[in-house]
Amino acid sequence: MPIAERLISLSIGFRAARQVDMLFNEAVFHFIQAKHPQQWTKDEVAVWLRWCGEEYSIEAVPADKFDMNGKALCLLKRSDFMERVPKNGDLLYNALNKLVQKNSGAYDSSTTSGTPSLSYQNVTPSPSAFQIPQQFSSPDQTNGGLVLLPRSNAQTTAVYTTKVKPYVPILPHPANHITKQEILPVTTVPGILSPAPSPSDTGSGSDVDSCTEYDDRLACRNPMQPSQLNYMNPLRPTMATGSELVPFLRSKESDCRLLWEFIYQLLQNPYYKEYVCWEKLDDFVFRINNPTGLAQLWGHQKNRTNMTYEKLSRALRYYYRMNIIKKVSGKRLTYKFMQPPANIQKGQRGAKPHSRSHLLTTCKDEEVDDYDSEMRSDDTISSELSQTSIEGKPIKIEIPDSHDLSRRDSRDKLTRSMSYPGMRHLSSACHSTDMSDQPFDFTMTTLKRKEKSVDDSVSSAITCSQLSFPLPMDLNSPVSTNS
DNA sequence: GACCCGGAAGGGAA
DNA sequence: GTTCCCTTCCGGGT
Repeated sequence: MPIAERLISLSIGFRAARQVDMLFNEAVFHFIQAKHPQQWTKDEVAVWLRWCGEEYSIEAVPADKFDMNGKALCLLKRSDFMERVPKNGDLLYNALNKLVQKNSGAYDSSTTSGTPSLSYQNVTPSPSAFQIPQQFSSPDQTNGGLVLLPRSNAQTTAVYTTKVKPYVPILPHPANHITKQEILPVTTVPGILSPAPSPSDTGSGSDVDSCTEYDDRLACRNPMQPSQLNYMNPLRPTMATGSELVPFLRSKESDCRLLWEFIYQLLQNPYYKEYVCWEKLDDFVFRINNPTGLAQLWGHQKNRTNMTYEKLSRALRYYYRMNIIKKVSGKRLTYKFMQPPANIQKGQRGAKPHSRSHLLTTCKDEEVDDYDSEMRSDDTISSELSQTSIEGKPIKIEIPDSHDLSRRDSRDKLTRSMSYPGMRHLSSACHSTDMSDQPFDFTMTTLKRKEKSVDDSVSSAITCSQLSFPLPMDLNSPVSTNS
């Protein structure tokens, strides 16, 4: 039995269970992407129609309306689709068009709104084509959906929004902070959802149109209610107020606490392509189109009204060392996820500026490399290293009067500023046995060093920005600082 | 001037 | 109390 028929019969049996139905859709989804539409058989056309029905939650399309193979299907014009399926012909046409463009390897965004030539080129589809990042997908999430964004020519473009944990940025009333120039310009058409922003309206003048992979990959899913769209798109105006913006709700789901996650969420929503868009989705390369606007979105998300691109980019730079995001050299405002965002582990965090920066001040290069390898091994010290522990051994250090250790900030500063070769975190490696008395007692609690550097380490100095004192050979001996 | 870089110090939340 | 993830500031570079 051909795979298409098998899938159809499977789907009939599966329909009882929504969960399984979703699996079916996924299976068909992958099946469809593997072939150019012009290569589809009649059955495969039927499968695609069925898939569209499921994915976009549209009325089932009678199979006899498209009783043809893929080649014939690709010859149909938009009007033909509209004639056959007045209600959803436009959507089907767009969906097919995108598949054709993707498989042809020559996507021209202008065809989205025009009459595309569904020409077939014999190219092998990219393996990652139509693979939607799955990081935030969950079977019970249903609040994504099809967003119909009227373009300037009043035609519609289907935009994928489901399977992605809905990003609900926290944005204040438009009167605050975001200037109109930086916000997506809007012209509201009663009864129609908010328009996609025109690239020409962007303050940066960036070529947003080139962000075509975005729409291309993020194909249509389930319809979404206007209220949901309002929820999803913080810059979407209300119907009645024209260019005014809706104040946005705080939501339990707006927990984009991490910058990379926030950016990734924006990338999932074509509504934000004025701000950030995929440059090359296959390689997770993205481009910031409106640095100021993006910074302000991020600022609103974090309740930091003074956020700037300068600061945001500093945060991005902390991702470099953790191999989460890197700059695409030579291309301004262009960065790259170094791995699929879905693969970024919880433990793989973006910034360890204190621990690392202080190691850099006192460690040799090789020790820094070791540090990196340790950090990459999920905060455990690599087992391949021969280690010596001086865990539990107290070090008495006399702290000068200038350091008021009864103050927490002073202790923090001291702890943070201290560094020791081969040690990952002094702040975690030491704790005070008594904060109030001097001399100040640090007890090494987790300090482990590599065997080969024991001697060096013992004779090394513990340093901090204000202090410099030798680590005693006898770890129990008090050490006076001379700063 | 805009963007980019990384050090340094500190804030805030979990 | 500790740790993480930035935020803020800075000097310098392209």
